[in-house]
Amino acid sequence: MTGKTKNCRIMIVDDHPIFCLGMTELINKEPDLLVADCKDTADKAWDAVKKTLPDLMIVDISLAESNGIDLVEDISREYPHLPILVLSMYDDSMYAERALLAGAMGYVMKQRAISQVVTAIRHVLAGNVYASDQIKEKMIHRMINRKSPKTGFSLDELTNRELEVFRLMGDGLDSKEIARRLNLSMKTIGTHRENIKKKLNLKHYTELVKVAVHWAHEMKK
Amino acid sequence: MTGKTKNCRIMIVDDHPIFCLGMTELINKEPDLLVADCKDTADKAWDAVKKTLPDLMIVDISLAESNGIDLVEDISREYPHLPILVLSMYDDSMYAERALLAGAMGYVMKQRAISQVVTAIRHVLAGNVYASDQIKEKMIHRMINRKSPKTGFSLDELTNRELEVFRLMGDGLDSKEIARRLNLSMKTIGTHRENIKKKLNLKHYTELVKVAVHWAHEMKK
DNA sequence: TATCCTGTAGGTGATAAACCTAAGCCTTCT
DNA sequence: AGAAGGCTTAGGTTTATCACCTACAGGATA
Repeated sequence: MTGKTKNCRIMIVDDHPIFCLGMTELINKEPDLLVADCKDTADKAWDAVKKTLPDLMIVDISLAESNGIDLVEDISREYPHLPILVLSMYDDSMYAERALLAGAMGYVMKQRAISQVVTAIRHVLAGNVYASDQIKEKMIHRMINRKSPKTGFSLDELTNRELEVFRLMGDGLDSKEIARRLNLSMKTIGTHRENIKKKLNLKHYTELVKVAVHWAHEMKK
Repeated sequence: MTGKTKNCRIMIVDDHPIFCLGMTELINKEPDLLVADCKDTADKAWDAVKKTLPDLMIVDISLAESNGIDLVEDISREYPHLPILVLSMYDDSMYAERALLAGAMGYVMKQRAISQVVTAIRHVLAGNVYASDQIKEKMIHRMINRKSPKTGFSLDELTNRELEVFRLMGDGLDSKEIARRLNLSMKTIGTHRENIKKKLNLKHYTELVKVAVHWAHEMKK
């Protein structure tokens, strides 16, 4: 209709076409927002950003063929003033943290109501961070426990020995087996495990195994 | 062909509001199709179906608080002539097989192009089954040799409930949390866990978590 | 009817996780 | 040199849960 009111151009990066359609519909209903482009891979998005710098990017964290976090990292390094809102279907504060540490200005789960997504967009456009209270609290906890707000993920906080134990856990070994392999007492493994959990801010053993497996898998690629 | 009177009423069951919006947009653009209702839980969908019998249901397989397969099973038992198209973000033929065996008439991944989703809808409405060639072939294989010798571990052996528990474990949830989410006793989760371990030939809990995480990571997209 | 499969859950003993404490080594800083 | 702090190791205690066994109801099946 009017070309004048639309003044914020948004790029969507998501490999679910129908979701993009919904997102576009949602955004274009707002008088001052406009979807300028939709891309389904990180590479295409990167090209498009270089060509037409949008005012906001909305990125799905789990893209096929690559992950959204890396894209966020790259873009926010190159274009520090381009705000990025990360969308995800994962109800997982770990992903949120990674996204925010990578340079995203907001994190919303796809399950959330439409109104909340719009709110998130507005927040991020206004230069504010948008994330759930739970996530913010977790990040603050991390900040307090650590004195320095390290960039990147906090695996580098682990000592060599801890990393070794962590890696073996990622291979699916239980504490007894790890103790046997490293010629250590199970007690020692337990101590390492607790320290790792604390450093990574994980709640229980299962979550620790999950992260270890994820990480181990990632390292092998 | 389809009648020119716009009267095929479709119900969408999906807990991603923006996806529903996109789906609605997509469907309502077709002259003879109409989205009659969107629900975000199996219970609400069930109620709505009883009230206003739609001509087609589109169901997301992974609903929060319950699983879509059970919904498909229930509905197709009660209303055998109501065609159901299952949508999923999982790129996994096992889910497809389960969906079809539960009574769905079609299975499409959410990553697929919009045109393919429309094609799937048309197929299912015409009374035909819609699924990828890969899935169809796998199902035929299964039919031919009913007792496959199962190399390594095959998740096909798991029951629906076991698979659900397995998936939640893959998300890093511990038994207590899984029990809470599914409204079950921890004892029941323990039983499921043991059965899964036996079926997948795994030694201990840690290994089970590893396999679950691996699988969840691979299938989630 | 008998039988198997699925989902549910209780009971028990063994085991491991969670938390606390601490000692022996290393560095590093003052 | 001495103090401080981090790394690796491990013991002790309490609590949680794992592993294994049994069981029962409902549905499918033969």
